[in-house]
Amino acid sequence: MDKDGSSLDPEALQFVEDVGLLLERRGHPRMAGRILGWLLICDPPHQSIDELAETLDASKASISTMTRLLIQMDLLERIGLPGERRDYFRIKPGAWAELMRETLEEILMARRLTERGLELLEGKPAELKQRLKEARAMYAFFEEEFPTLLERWEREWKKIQR
Amino acid sequence: MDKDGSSLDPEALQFVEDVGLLLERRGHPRMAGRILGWLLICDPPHQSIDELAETLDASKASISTMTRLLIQMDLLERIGLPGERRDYFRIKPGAWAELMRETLEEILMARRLTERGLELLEGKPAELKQRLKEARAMYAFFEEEFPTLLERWEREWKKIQR
DNA sequence: CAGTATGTTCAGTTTTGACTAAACAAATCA
DNA sequence: TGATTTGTTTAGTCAAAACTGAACATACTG
Repeated sequence: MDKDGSSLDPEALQFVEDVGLLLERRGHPRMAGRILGWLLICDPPHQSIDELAETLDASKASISTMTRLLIQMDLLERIGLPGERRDYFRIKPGAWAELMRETLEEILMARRLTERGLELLEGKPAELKQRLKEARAMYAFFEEEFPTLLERWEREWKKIQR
Repeated sequence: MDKDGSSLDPEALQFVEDVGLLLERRGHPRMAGRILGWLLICDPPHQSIDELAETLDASKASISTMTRLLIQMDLLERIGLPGERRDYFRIKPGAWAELMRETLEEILMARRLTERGLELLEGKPAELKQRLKEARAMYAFFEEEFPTLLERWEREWKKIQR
């Protein structure tokens, strides 16, 4: 069934679409999310550009661009099969932690922004600074705690997997 | 200076713009972010629709729509001033934690998605399920830990503030 | 009550960027 | 070498949604 794009299980299609929406919400192209979604459930777990284009009903160009993006994001890896000429793609182990790291990036950005804001209010009464101080305190808190959490997860996962 | 939109400090303008970009990255309209940005640094900390429109060089319509959105997101509150006819807006205390809760929402969605994905692979060999199991494990982990972190922050903030 | 101030809604414009088709480049095969 | 397979790049199309101007609704003022 997986080999024939037209007979793709509607539940699977919905799943793919929803992963697309999730990635879109995070500011990435929906097609990137669709690729990720399909690579989560396809059999075999690696797919070529042409297979992806067929299954997802998208242009080769789009797939080529988006796989490159996903690889740069460390969510996918490109693999070669012996005897095969074309490239295959599959989900990279640890892709999920990578996606979480994006959130950490965001936190970092936000904290830096609050610093800049406070600089703008230099010399002003404490009352005016209150808003930004709360923001800065929170982002600083998460900037501190989030990496710890990520590390705990890494360790946890290694434990589970064994 | 704050009263005159045309003489807005370029550093402030840049700050406002960057908060706009941050919110946009999170899937919200940029103008919503600009409003938030300006309300972080303006003096006084509350501003009317017309003031916002002037300062941010935007239409009243846009400001009206976006403030409503921000209020619904629990980032802003609408306040009335005695004797004044028009509405004012200011940042709501705790707005930041609210923004973090969005991240939690995302984690929840993602975890549910992984469940759906695994249902699609029911009966398939464990090898194929591996990808999704990792994803599910991670999101479940964060779904568990994130609220704890948020609570710790709330408590921390109350302590600091005192 | 008429008139004014304020906020919202709606229809239309504009912009952004995702996506496509087609040309191109590179590598492999005969 | 020329032909074919595969992947990338580019120029252009298209669609979604942010944003605007103007009409509308509502509430206050005198």
